[in-house]
Amino acid sequence: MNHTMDDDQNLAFISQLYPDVYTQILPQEGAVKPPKRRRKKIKRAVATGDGSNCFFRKRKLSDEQVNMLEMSFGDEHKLESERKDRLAAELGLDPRQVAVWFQNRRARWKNKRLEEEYNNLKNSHENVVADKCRLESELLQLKEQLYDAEREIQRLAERVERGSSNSPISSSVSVEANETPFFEDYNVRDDGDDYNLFYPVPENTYIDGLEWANLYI
DNA sequence: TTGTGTTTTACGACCTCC
DNA sequence: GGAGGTCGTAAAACACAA
Repeated sequence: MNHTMDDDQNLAFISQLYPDVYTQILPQEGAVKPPKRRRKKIKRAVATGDGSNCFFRKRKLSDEQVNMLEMSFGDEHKLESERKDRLAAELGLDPRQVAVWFQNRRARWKNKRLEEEYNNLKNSHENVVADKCRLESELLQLKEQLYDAEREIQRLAERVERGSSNSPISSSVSVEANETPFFEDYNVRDDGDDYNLFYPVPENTYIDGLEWANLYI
């Protein structure tokens, strides 16, 4: 009844996920089906529940009748003719009314199930989209870190090259920390016989799961 | 009270199965 | 071919805001 644009979009979305189920909802291109002819409705006698009949007066079933039908539907969604007759006799209804009630109940049940399936799919789709966004931003961050690291490597390489061309360093050369421009940005510590360099690596800097500093080990 | 949207009951058309 | 299913829809019954 309340058919909106959202409904159309939802149906389009579901139809993509369940093409075989929803072929009848979205018109297939080129497949023009002639409209169904509708016959004029026939006014029938309807059992009223108190044993009498009335004509063309649609009556709601009583709560008790509905409860019994619901219980029966809970047991089994299909209605064999024996069960239909028995239920009709128990509830004082026309067997046809029982059959119609089951048809409508099955339709409601199906709609509800489809609605639940749709909501589940919608939720998982939203989760996947959120994951995708998170991973994309993580990738961007990692690319930035990689770019920075490459620039740093390049800077270091240039310094090494500059240092070696200006004053060739041999293993026997003794270096004074405050005098050599090459090491000016680094902490130089006399650790016995060797000099160790400790580059100031930014905190939480990781490349492919390795600490940035590990690249220099 | 009335207009309007939703739910329920009922039916026609069509399909499948035995 | 008949019984019983789905699907789409008409129309009564109902709920509820204005």
